[in-house]
Amino acid sequence: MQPLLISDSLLVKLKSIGSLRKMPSDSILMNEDDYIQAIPIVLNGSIKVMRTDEDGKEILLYYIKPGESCVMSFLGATCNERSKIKAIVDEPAEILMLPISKAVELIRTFPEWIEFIFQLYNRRFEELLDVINAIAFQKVDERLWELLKKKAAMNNTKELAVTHQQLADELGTAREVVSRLLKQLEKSKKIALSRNKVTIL
Amino acid sequence: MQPLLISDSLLVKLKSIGSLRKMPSDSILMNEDDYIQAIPIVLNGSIKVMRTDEDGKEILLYYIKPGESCVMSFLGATCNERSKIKAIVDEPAEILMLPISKAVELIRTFPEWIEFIFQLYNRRFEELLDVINAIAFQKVDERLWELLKKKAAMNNTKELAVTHQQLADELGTAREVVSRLLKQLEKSKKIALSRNKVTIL
DNA sequence: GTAGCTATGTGACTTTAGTTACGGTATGCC
DNA sequence: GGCATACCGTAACTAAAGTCACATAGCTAC
Repeated sequence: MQPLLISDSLLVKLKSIGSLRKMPSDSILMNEDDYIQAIPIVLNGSIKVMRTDEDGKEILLYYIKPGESCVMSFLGATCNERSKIKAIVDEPAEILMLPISKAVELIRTFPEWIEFIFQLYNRRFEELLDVINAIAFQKVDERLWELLKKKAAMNNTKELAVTHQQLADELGTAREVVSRLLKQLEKSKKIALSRNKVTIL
Repeated sequence: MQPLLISDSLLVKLKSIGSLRKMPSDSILMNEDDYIQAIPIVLNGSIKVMRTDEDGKEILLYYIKPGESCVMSFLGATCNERSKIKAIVDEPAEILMLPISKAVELIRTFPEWIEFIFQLYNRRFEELLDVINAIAFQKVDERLWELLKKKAAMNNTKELAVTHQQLADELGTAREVVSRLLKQLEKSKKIALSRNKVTIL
């Protein structure tokens, strides 16, 4: 996966028309059924995108990393619809908020912009397909293990600061299930457990 | 859901540059890992888009209906990637095959084209999210019932010509499970069963 | 008709996951 | 220290889904 999809000249252009916003962890960038006001472009930090159920259950869809944007917001914006997802800040993030009107204008004036959007769509589409594969065909223990590895790769550390509950939420299952499976992984020497921490061995 | 997303003028333009192909039921329009040669636009009939697992299991993602296109192919084409999905003809279809080069050109020359693509993305994205919701949060019996209703609505008939095995494949589960659940639906007078046929009451 | 195929029905069992319930433990705060 | 709070461990149970085995039923071709 490439680190940055966005070119320098496009980035400069975007910075000139958008407004910068710093957001701490766990702040909510967007909620399900929100109307979309602006298109967020993540400059650094990361955003966690979740799908939620009526009765509060949720599941992790993907992360938005630096240089990426939330395509859902672009879709929603151009089609004037409500958000179907919830986006919360994972690592504290600097986000460039782009007014919709400007974003639409850019399609005409900056051909690279559309290229950027398409690439993002592609990535997100694939990630959604991966999620579907995972929940349709994989067992929870595999999914948990892969989630741990993904988190380790993303944060570039083997020490993950997470609770069992958080992992359970991201997988869309119960805390007890995660605790059980983590214990198994510990027994098979793949991880070590301590409070608020999972260490990959 | 609107019947047609595509405007007449755009359709005329597309017809002038694409080649028409008639395909019978069950012919394979695209397979996982195929390279994408052309962008298909469905004029009539319908296409079933599935995601498959390494070991043969599969799950229905969505249907492509008249006036729509397979956005995956557009994504794959613009980013020069392989298909991540399998597309097979459901109802016998007439399909307009659009060479990729022309499709890319259209972005510049026909602004409406890009609008069309974006609308499709939006629809497909939502459908994928619906699939995720379904497999993550719903039980198989609910999903089966909704699948039956969807099929009835789509084909505009209450008599569905399907086998239990086909339904099982679309749900990504086993035939026995579907048989059992269909029996339950029959007992609760929601459907009637006979060979190769499910009738919604 | 009947052989052979495909489709369906169903019981029994296993595996996986979700639920309930509660005890124990680390941590921070007063 | 002592208490409150969040976090973790685990047993016991239930529910859902997947698997296995096999019986039966309907259709087609000869």
